[in-house]
Amino acid sequence: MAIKIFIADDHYMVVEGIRSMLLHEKNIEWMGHAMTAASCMAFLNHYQPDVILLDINMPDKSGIDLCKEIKDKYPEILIVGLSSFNQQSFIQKMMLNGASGYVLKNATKEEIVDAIVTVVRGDIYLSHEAAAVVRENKDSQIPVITRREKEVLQLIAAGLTNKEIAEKLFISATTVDTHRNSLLSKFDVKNTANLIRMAAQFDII
Amino acid sequence: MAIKIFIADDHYMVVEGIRSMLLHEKNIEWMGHAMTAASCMAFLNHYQPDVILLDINMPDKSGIDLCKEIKDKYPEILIVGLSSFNQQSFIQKMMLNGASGYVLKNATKEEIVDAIVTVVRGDIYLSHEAAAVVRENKDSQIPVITRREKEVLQLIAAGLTNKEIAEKLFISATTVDTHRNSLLSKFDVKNTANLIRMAAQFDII
DNA sequence: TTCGGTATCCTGTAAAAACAGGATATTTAC
DNA sequence: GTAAATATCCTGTTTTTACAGGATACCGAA
Repeated sequence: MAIKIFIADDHYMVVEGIRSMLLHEKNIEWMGHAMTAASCMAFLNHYQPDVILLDINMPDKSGIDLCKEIKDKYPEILIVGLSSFNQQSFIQKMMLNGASGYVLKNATKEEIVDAIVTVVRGDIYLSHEAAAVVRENKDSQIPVITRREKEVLQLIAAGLTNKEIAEKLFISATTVDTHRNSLLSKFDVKNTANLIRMAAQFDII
Repeated sequence: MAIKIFIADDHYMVVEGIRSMLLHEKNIEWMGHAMTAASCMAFLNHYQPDVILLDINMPDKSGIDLCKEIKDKYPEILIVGLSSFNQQSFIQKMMLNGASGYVLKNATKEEIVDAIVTVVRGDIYLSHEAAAVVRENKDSQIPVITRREKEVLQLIAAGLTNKEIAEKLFISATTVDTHRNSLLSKFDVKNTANLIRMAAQFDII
């Protein structure tokens, strides 16, 4: 019995690329594709694929959220995350939201097929690079920061000094300094440059 | 006479996607693909495509630089930039370095074919979205920074102080300061936080 | 109700960055 | 060949950040 595959990705090139790669795979059946989260959910109302290859950013919703939504409504559908090229830090979140596998978009045909077969078998599939990313990020996860800290972080990123931030938030400059220092400590970095780079990587700013 | 196409992109999915899209186009001949800048240049030593679809980031060299290199050596080859999903701000640089067209990677088959036909005709092709990006970014271009400045920028982003950078690059701390100040001035920002944010946005770090 | 987390504020010092205003040698492009 | 760009270095001053070592008040969960 062929494995029924559906793909949700707003990049036609990627859809076409994967379709072309899987075209001659005997035990894989191509069900189609969706280019928005909404049309993906609409499709699932009527048809039940075995595996969905899910991009992490659709125009109308993040793949992270869509993943959770799909798993909540259709827990039996297996999801393989498809990472856009630079946003590897989303892998863990995707896995936490119920994905069974993750491949980067520079994957070969073999990796894609391998991922599908692996998750259908009930196992977890992480592509070589994805696994490396997860390993790397194991001890450098996104720190938990408070709302106020995030606010301060964003103003720092915008180029304001402590004094300017203080004026903007109607607090004292020493308070801003305190927030700033706890940000440095939470992100485990030693200066602003480092902090902003991490924040940019985590898409906080 | 069929138009000979070559593609340089390190994402197999994109290569496969475009190949599949162009497969049944009568007047387009698929010459192959390269996944590194080096292998692209090696290919060009032996074969002469009419049009190269060129990704803006290869593992070993930026598409911007590769574009210039190709145009310097083979001015008659037409180049169509292929933008990765989030890095649209490179479009202008690519055009300045001799590209004749630019398409985003969420392009349809029609857009790709259109781009190829247009540049072969001697015209400039900008995909709908790319044109919009060029219009938008008119006054927020990537500043031209030197190799040394880029080096310093990356070390700043890594969290090193001027003194540490100086030691690493075997130059004086005041020189680092000079580079740092010209970075601030070129990016038109007033402090490090701002600088790193911009650099992250432009994918320089 | 008490405790952990959050947010606020303070004093003080040391280090780093920002900025002004230079100079000189080398490389690159026309 | 020469002019422009680049890379290097210097002396200063002022501003900002980093860090140490506090304190008080509020809130929500156990």
